[in-house]
Amino acid sequence: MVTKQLKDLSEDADLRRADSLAREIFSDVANKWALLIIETLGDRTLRFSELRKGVEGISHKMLTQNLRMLERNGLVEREVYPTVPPRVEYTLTEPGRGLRATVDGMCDWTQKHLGRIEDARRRFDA
Amino acid sequence: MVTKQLKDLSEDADLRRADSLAREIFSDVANKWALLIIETLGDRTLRFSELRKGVEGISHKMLTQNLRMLERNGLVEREVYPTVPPRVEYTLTEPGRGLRATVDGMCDWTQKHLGRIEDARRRFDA
DNA sequence: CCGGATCCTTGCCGATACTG
DNA sequence: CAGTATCGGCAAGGATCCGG
Repeated sequence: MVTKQLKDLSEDADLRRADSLAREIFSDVANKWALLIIETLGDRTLRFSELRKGVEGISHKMLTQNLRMLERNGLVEREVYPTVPPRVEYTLTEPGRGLRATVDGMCDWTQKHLGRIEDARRRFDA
Repeated sequence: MVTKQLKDLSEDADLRRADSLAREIFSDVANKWALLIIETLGDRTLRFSELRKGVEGISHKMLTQNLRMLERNGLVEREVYPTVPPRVEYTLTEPGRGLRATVDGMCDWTQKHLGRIEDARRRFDA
């Protein structure tokens, strides 16, 4: 009885922990810059400066910040070549490529509904 | 010759317009609260207050703001019942349900990689 | 070339109060 | 109950400099 209660409590605690972790990850990942970086990277390997060009309008700071975050979560791999000047390359990991697939879906969705959304906006703004 | 040049130019202009529109939509949609609202709504019809309960941690203001934005883009439909007290219900439109499918993908992805990401974090933080 | 640190501005977001 | 408006704190994000 007592042990069962304890077990239930710890299971609940586990569930709540997993939930908050999931929310944390979702918050990390569900933001404009992170998704654009992942989409830009695709299945390529790009240098920092190339990524900066590829992700339209991103600042130096946002790019490094998001790359650190993605690296921390194991979604991108960071390869440093100790040359001079230094050379750093970024690649999606396998989990990262998994996420990329869903981002691709979002992009397709956007393209597909461009016109319809534009119409909806015009109607709403009137 | 001249007309062809003009045609090319206007086609380029169209492409650039579509691009910036796409980026605009992406920026609207690719944010934590919007995605959580869409996911929570699912295929149900919910009142404002129910939605507020369903989307953990969202403030009154953020919820209205994002709902307006989603309505403007034609992703949710807003039904007002002129009773007293008032009653307002929100439902995903067909384009909204399309987007929902990709958000579902993101959620599945998160669940699937919870452990692996937790590990990656531990390694990174050391 | 890359990235960290600093300063400074902007705008996000929460709290509160008020209308229908 | 749902929505709008206002204010204020604070964190996000840009510009710049320096250091590896």
